[in-house]
Amino acid sequence: MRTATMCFSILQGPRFKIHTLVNFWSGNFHSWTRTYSNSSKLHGSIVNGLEGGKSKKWTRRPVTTKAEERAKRIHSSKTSSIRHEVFDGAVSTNATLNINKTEINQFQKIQYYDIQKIIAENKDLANLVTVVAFDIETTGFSRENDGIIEFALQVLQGGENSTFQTLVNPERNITNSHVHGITKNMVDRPGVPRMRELIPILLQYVKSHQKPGGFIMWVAHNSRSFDVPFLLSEFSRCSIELPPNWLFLDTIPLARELMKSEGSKLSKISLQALREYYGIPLIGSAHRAMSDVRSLSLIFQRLTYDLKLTMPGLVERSFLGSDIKKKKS
DNA sequence: TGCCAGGCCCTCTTTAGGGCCTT
Repeated sequence: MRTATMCFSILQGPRFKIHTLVNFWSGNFHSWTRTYSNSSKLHGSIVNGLEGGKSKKWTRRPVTTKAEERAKRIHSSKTSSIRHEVFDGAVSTNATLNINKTEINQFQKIQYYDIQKIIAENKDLANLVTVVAFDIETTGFSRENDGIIEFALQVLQGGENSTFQTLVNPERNITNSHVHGITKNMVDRPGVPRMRELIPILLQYVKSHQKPGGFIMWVAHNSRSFDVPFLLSEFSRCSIELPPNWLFLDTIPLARELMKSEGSKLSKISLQALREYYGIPLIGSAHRAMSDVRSLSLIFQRLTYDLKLTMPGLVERSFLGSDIKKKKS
């Protein structure tokens, strides 16, 4: 049972703004216990060094923004075939996924516009924004000297293959295995992608969940200070630009809002503190990406409910990759 | 000798410093 099973497209019209978002999240409140009661996939076997669950082949969905249609007509299509399969989140090497490099490049070059302005001015936000909770595990805290070793996400609107997870070969030593339990032996093997191999897959995966002409809202805990700067550094090292239709949301400011709200007994704002505050049980190991993503997904839904947040409210609190300061050289 | 992660928030503050949060 997936956490998010309701379709976001039911959220229609500005006069339902508050209730629609609440209804969407609240629908998931009823499913979270069932989610945890059937979460054996988090304890699944290691497949090619990757934590995975039941096998489901990922099939691409057509995405038909006008810009991309134009891009498809323009490019000379040299298609590279990377053999990958998503085991409900774990990347393995058994099936074929066609990655068109030119298409990805064009995808990155879709008009540069004021994403937040466009979303804010659009009355039908539900049909524009895909909300994705994500988490990374890294070799340390330095975005310059450390690398990502695990990536996991969950598309909160649900649907087919709504979760994605993989270990990542950071191509460097791992000195903090005591934190997450991920060792060099686990990532230094053929089935585990490097970031430069994972990013094209990630772009395609996210694109397959993107609404036509829509946007992706990435949600993580402490994303402004940690996850997003790390992601930007990895994209930069791979000479790949962040898609212009991505925006980010940090749940820490939301937790602070809740902490200051009347009647709230929340005293700390760590992921663990929020999980305990909401009575969400830990499934799997803390500091493993997918486990933290599942916790975050439920915490985020509860936060938006408690703070009575609407989608415009979330967009207002979001930020862009360009808002992250680059380290002075 | 100096650096060692970086951003945000709070307060005994703003010409600053300490704590929290992420791995």
